[in-house]
Amino acid sequence: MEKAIKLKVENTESVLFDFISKYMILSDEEKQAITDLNIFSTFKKGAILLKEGQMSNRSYFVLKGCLRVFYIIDGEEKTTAFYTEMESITPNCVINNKPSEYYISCVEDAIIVVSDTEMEAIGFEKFPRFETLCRIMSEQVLAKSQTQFDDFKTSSPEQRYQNLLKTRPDLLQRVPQHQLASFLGITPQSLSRLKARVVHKKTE
Amino acid sequence: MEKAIKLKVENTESVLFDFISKYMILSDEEKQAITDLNIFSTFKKGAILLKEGQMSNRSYFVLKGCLRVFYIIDGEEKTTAFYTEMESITPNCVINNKPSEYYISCVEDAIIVVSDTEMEAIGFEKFPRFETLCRIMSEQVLAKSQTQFDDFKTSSPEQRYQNLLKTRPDLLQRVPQHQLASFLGITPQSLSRLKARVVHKKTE
DNA sequence: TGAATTTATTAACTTAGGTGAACGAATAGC
DNA sequence: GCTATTCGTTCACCTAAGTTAATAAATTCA
Repeated sequence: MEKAIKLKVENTESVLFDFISKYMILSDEEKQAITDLNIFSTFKKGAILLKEGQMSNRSYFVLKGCLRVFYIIDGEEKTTAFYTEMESITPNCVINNKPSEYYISCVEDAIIVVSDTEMEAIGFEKFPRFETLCRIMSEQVLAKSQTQFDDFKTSSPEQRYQNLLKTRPDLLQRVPQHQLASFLGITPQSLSRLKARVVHKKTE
Repeated sequence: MEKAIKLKVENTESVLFDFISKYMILSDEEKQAITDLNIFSTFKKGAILLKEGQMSNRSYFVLKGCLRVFYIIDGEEKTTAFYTEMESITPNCVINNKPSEYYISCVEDAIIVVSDTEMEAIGFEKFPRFETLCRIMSEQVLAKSQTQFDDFKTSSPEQRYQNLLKTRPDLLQRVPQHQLASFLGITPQSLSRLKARVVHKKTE
């Protein structure tokens, strides 16, 4: 039993190190330093990682599962982002040092790397290359985020849906329709109608 | 005459250093290193800083003026972003090392800090604190960009317009309506109509 | 298992954005 | 200064998204 769990943790870590290796090769000492931080957490489906109004200095990196960012506006949930395997979130409240404006919850059972700003500061001091890694990753996430924003602005709801079919088909399976709808910037009813329209077009 | 120009450059630099001082206090040596790079450029209204298809490793920081990002889709300009005083852009093509998907042009005569990745790399080596500065600035820009994306997703064109009136009223004066329209995700005709509707509501 | 809740779809109606065209006003270039 | 182009607005018409409501299906959980 214990062996099984240990094996699982080792695999989990290797997923993280494989990801990092796309940016730089870590020394064994550096890997050990990360392992020693004990930063792997599991969350159950539906778990809330961050609440509106909450202060936090935690960042998340998804190894397995799916996280969702949503606001509650006029009593309605408005989903604005999903994060799946190999994606990271540093919530705005961490950067701004203000109470969070949104919630983060687990769409599925998840394995997440949880870090905080203090851990990062210590890591940066001990291993300056970690700061380079974080700068590069932040720049990459920014570039991706801006491309997605541009795509969103320049397309209609139907084009966004078609684009989602191509680029993230897994989301359509993993995520409830009404959450996808607000992610696409429309109501659940419009998404139902839009899907019917698209299917009808295909079969014509 | 020469004195006047020199004065102007000194003022321009102090604007940059004032901005950086929000993040960290630079030593005189560090300031000198930046000054020595000769990174201040001026551009005329209408100048194109980056073209679709072009490779580039240049980043921009706006000291004065206004830059515009736009795509050409089906022969139509689609404006997705404006950058004004104290805002910075690292185009996606620089991060991805691929040809640019969009154009950057000057909406007004502008004074811009132009840097490139090689200069940055040299700076990071000589002054590791520059990397910390860049990491923090990148994180801040990312946080801001995501908040704007969330606002965009969760509001209607009219709400976006009202929000723009509150948060960036200067843009409505500085920028042609048809560019603002696609920035708001609608056609110029819809923006005209929307404005008429909003004025009508006020006077009721 | 059964009841309660959540989720997805459909329909009828309203509202607002897209499209194509026309017009005068502003602007740029010669 | 005159011309050509661009810009902003308005109109009529079309399409699609929002709204409200009803219903069926799926899921939760007691």
